[in-house]
Amino acid sequence: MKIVFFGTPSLAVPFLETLVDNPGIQVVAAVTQPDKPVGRRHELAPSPLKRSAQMRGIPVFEFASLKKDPSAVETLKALGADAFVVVAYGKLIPADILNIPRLGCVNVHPSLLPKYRGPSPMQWAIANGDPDTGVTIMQLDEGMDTGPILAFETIGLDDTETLTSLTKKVMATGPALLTSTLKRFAAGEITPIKQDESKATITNLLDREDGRIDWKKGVAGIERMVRAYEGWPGTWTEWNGKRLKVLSVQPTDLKADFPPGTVQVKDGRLMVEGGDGTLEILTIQPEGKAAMPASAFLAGYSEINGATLA
RNA sequence: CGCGGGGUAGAGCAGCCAGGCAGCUCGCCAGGCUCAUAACCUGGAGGUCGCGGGUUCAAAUCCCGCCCCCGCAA
Repeated sequence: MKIVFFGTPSLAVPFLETLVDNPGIQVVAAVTQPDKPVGRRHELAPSPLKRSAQMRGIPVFEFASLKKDPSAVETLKALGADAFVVVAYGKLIPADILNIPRLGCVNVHPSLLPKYRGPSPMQWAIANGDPDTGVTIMQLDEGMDTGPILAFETIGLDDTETLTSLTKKVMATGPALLTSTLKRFAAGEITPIKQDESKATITNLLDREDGRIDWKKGVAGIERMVRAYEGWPGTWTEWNGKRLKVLSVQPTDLKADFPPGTVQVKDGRLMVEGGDGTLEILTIQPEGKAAMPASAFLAGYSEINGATLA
């Protein structure tokens, strides 16, 4: 079976590599987002998927826009693939491309669809405190994650789950599920099942402001948010006009005695009122500084005691 | 040339603008006090002030170059 792989971030890489390593599958090309300016110097950097594909000698195509680039359809047709596989490509794929391969486009989505359609399903599952989520293999149609389902696998979430740990779980279970589903689907062994629209929920792309901590939100909700938004957009607050990244926290059994966001230093520990209780900050990163444990932070910034964070 | 903060004792910071004894909190070591402590008291060790050059009677501090860490942005 010949496939073309569409993907961009590091999440997509193990999926590509598993397909490449499968003797029954031939990855004839990879399609990814063009190099983007990145880092402090705004240097152009290739996507993680592009690096991986190039190392494995797979031809890489980068289209600025699948919709507006008229050569995209012809180029992709010429590859003669049986299916396109899409894992976090980053752009919607237009209908005239979806219809090119005989088996259509097979997509991997890290949630149990129709729950959490859109770009941030793992973050939402953690932030909402769901007991489990999963990986869904589906056919793409013109909507955003609305196509019929081919297969899914449930992934359990524990109460210390972070975006990193969940991503690892998805990368551990997803590629095998994709490969087996692809083969069974090609053999005609799977009947796609339409999604139940009444149960659909949509996640938005997170931006920096989503990471600002609302100290009225409640201790449990804030703690889950810290785990869910790890890396991007991160969780942060402001003190004296400076940004403080809050990297890890721990709920306490102390009641809320002061307004939300009020800092109290107790026994050398950094406590913040969280609306319905008190949260301890364990790891923190002041703007312009490296991450540090709260004890180290307090050694140099003791005047934060009694301040209000926003 | 995207914008900005930083590098000072093991950790976190102040000192720099306005040059003049190397400081603070914590940790560490020794001793003391206490029924007791993440408590208190006394003493102590620990420093190429990121690196190289320049100015000066004198540089952590001013000037030039370089290295490294980080926030924003993307």
